[in-house]
This record gives sequence, structure tokens and C-alpha cells, in this order.
Amino acid sequence: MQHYYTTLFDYIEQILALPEADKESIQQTFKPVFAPKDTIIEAAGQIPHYHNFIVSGYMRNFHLDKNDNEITTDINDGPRFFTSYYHFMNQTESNENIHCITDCELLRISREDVEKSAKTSSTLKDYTIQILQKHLEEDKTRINDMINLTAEERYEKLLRLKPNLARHVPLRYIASYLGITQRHLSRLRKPFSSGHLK
Amino acid sequence: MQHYYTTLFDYIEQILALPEADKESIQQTFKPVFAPKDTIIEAAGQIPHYHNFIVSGYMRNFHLDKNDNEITTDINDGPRFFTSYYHFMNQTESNENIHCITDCELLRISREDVEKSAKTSSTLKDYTIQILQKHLEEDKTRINDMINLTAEERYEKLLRLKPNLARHVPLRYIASYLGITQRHLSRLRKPFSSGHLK
DNA sequence: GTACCTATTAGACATTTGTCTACAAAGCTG
DNA sequence: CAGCTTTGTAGACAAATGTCTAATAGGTAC
Repeated sequence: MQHYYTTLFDYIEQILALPEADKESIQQTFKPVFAPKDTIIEAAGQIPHYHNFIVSGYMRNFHLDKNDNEITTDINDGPRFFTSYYHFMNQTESNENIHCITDCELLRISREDVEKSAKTSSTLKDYTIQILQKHLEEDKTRINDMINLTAEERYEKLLRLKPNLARHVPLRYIASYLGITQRHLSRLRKPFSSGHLK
Repeated sequence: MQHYYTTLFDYIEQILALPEADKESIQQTFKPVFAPKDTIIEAAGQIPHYHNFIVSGYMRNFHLDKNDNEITTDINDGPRFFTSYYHFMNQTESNENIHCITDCELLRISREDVEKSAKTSSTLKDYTIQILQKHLEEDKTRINDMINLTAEERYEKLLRLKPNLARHVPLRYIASYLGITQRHLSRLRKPFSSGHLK
């Protein structure tokens, strides 16, 4: 299980130095979990129990709209954090399901252990701020892309930034994530499929 | 100028208790500024100097696309913070202009004073985390709306949540913010203009 | 007041995207 | 292998949205 932690440490240390004491605290509070494909690790209508770090694998957020269609609002792969953060922190009912699209290796920490760590670690808040800043910037980029780019450009960009995504994530999730129908994504993919993509 | 600070204190205290010492520190580090209509308080291509709190007035973020068209990515009114936060914190070059659409009353703090406050205030980080969480949740809602709602529904929602906005903000900014052309917004507005809107 | 802006609306037409439906390919089960 | 389900593709048409252009209305300067 050690590679779970080295992945997390590497991820954090890209942003911020991580004192040895914090590493030990992380090893005690973050529990490794293997979630097989199609596990729902947090369900809509419930208060999120854990803050999740994806070591490896693909996950998504989704909810049901008024017609019971699944709306996929986010898709990501490890390594990175992936949590209904606001509802986890405030312990309010989340409206989103967190779904393992593939087998996933996770590290997760409970709300109580976050509280405890906040008392012992002097750097936890700094790290939290950095992560929130990073996610905020990602979301701003995504909003800009929704405003500026056509559906085709958004799809092209997604392929460019995450070339393996289409190999692991069903297209209907990707279509929803891009804000278009599956019919239209299929149309957009046609030019790509002849040649450089198999 | 005291109403500037009471507005900020009220805003913060909706979220978190604000010790008297922090109030004093805020009065020393946040400077009141009156920015007349059409002031650009931070320009694209430069490192943001200040973290801004809008006491009153309407502001927007915009940048130029490849064809030199203005893209408005955000519009907000006071009271709230309004800053290119990521670039302000990391002191990197921002790609966005911050523009006062109307006369604006602002409180702003320099990067150096943020550093200083971080050392004296024990609650600054907590407050930063809360604000970031709040803004992150707002952005997630906006992404969801871009995915789920039609242009008409987004416009209707904007009118509902900010009924005064259309009275103070030119429609071309609103169109860009909604991710549509001005031509199309004009089309959407037609049903509204007969009757309940003057 | 006249001339000149700027903001907004709108017609005509093109393009993008959605809806509904059907079908084919791939995977799963017994 | 046969049957079933899931996933992706696609035709035909409709609706939403963009492009280009022009027109109108308000405000501002002189």
C-alpha cells in the first residue's frame, strides 16, 4: 500500500513542502481503499463522509435532473483530490453522486480526522488554501471554455489535455460533461475517428 | 468612510465570527477607494496589486479573445470580494481586466499587507478558506448551469437572482457572461419586455 | 438644435445542436 | 452459440444560436 502514500506525497510536494510530521499524520489519517469499477462512494442526498484523493482511476460527479437523466458535472483521474468539498466541509447534504468509472485506488480521510489534524498540523490550512486555489482556477478555466469555445473545440481540448480519457470513460459521460448530447458528440467525433484515433 | 468597514464586517460575520483585533487589523490594512465608472482597477498582462472587496457598485472581469473581442467572464456587485485571486496570491501575470461598470466603493488590501496580516491574525486563514469554498461552490453552480440550462433559462435565472443587474450593466456584457451573442440575448429578452419589465 | 456617438433591437439567412428513432457493434449471461 | 443489454453511430428533421447587416432610440458634445 505504500505507493498510495508516495503518490499523495508527490502530489502535495509539487505545491508545498511537506514536513515529516505531516507525512506521518497523513499515513495515520488517510486510509487506503480499493473501489472497484462502478462503486458509488458518496451518494446524493447524504452528507459526504470522506475527503477523497484519487491515487489512480477515473471518477465522476453526477446528479439526476428533473427528468431523471444523469448529468455528469465533473470527470477526473488521479492523482488528485476529488470530493464534494463544500458539503464535506460543512457537513451538509450533497446533491451529487461520486462514481468510480473504473477501478480506483483511493486514499480517504474522515471529517473527524480532518478536525483532529487541523489541531496538530500547522501546515494543513496552508495546504487546503493551495488546493482550493488550484481547483478554483480550474473551474474558472472551465467556465471560460464554456463561454469561449464551441462544443467541438471543447472536445478537442479535452482530448489534448487528457488523451487517455476517451479510452476509459464512456462517451455519454463525456458528452454530458461537455454540455452536449451524445448524438452531437458522436457527430463531432466522426472527423477524428478516421485516422489518428483508433 | 466608516460604512465601508461596517459593510465588510457584516459580510465576513455572516460566515465567521470576527474578533475585535481582526477588525482593527482590517481597518489598518484595507484602504477605502472610490473608483468612478469605467475605471480599470487591474489590467491584463500585469500582476494584480490588490485584493478587492466591493462595498457597492458593479464590476466585471474581461479579456480579449484572438479577434480582439471582449469576453466578459464574470459580473458581480457588492458586497463581496472580487479579485483575480489566483494571480494575486501567486503574484503571477493576470490575463483579466477588472472593470468598474458603475461607480464603485471599494476596500482593498495590498499583497504585502496580506503577508503581514497572516502573521498577526490567527483567523485569516480560516476566513480565506471559507471565502474560497464559497467562491468554488458558486463556480460549480455556474458550470452546472452552463451544462444544464438553456440560454433562456440562464438569463431568466440571472434576472431572478440579480433583479437590478440589467438596470446597471450593459446588455453586451450580460450576453458575453451568459455565453451567447448580443443578437441572441436581444431575442430572448423580447418576451420579457412586454409587461413586467419596463 | 444638430451632429455624433453608443446601446439595443431586429430581419434574413447559415450553422450548430437537440430530438426522435433506428440500427449495428461489443460485451455479458446462461 | 443464442439472447440480452449496453454503448456508440447515424438519418431526418426541428429548434437554438450565430453572422451579417441595418435600423432605431437615447444620450452627449458643440
